[in-house]
Amino acid sequence: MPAQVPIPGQPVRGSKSGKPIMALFDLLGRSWALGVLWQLSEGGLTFRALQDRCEMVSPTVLNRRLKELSASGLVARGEDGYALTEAGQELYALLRPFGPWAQSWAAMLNGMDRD
Amino acid sequence: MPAQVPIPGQPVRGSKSGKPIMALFDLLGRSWALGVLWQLSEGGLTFRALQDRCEMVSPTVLNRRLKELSASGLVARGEDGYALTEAGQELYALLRPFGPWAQSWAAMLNGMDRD
DNA sequence: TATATTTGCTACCCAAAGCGTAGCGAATCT
DNA sequence: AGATTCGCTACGCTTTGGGTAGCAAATATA
Repeated sequence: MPAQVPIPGQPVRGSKSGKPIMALFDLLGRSWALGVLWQLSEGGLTFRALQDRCEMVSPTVLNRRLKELSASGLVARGEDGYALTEAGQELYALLRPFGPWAQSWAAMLNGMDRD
Repeated sequence: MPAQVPIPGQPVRGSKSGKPIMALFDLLGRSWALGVLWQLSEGGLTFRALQDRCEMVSPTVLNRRLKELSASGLVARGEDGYALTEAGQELYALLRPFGPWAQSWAAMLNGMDRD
């Protein structure tokens, strides 16, 4: 049985109720899911290109994530490889502020326990 | 060797460069990390209460996530159990819009391939 | 004070997910 | 034709996650 894709409305890892937010967290809480969305934000990438951008992802996992993200309507394969769908772009828009926030978070962490 | 906590600036799962966003994605891309932040948004919860809210989390994993999130300065233990730190609340603020978005995403998915 | 309950875990062990490497068939370049 | 690139899949190993049991400390109860 192949890996299950979390679909809102159906029980998923971590939620019998299948609440959409839990299905989403299940989907995004898998290795490289967030990273893939992030890398695809600037435009379509081929499988290999994506693999290169994500330095340490194995083709096995990348392929699994791409299938899941496709089944969830966030990513689709087009002319220029894999790209975000409209929904994927919406989600990325929500994700984008994480970039700058991560910067200040890093600064804070360095300040509090470095040296 | 205990589980490694992704710290920005140091190589993490998925990034030799240790880019903050990658460290963050590594941290959040683990089972229940997002769910825990979500559940703690409304106030502090004891370990057991948190465990109940997250219906299907084992104490093993919950404890691991809490340690990681604590080490990352997003969660801390206080009077009333575990609670979001200031940084955790900032991150939650970025996360909150995912709730409504997940709703419309669910609606879209049901519309496109159900029946 | 003794007992019972709750809390915050840890140990243990099995299952699932992830990783690394190799490589294959199809398409594209030379 | 030969070489390279592309999108994967197979395989075996390591890491992570999950389920259950249970323990020591704190708190409630008698």
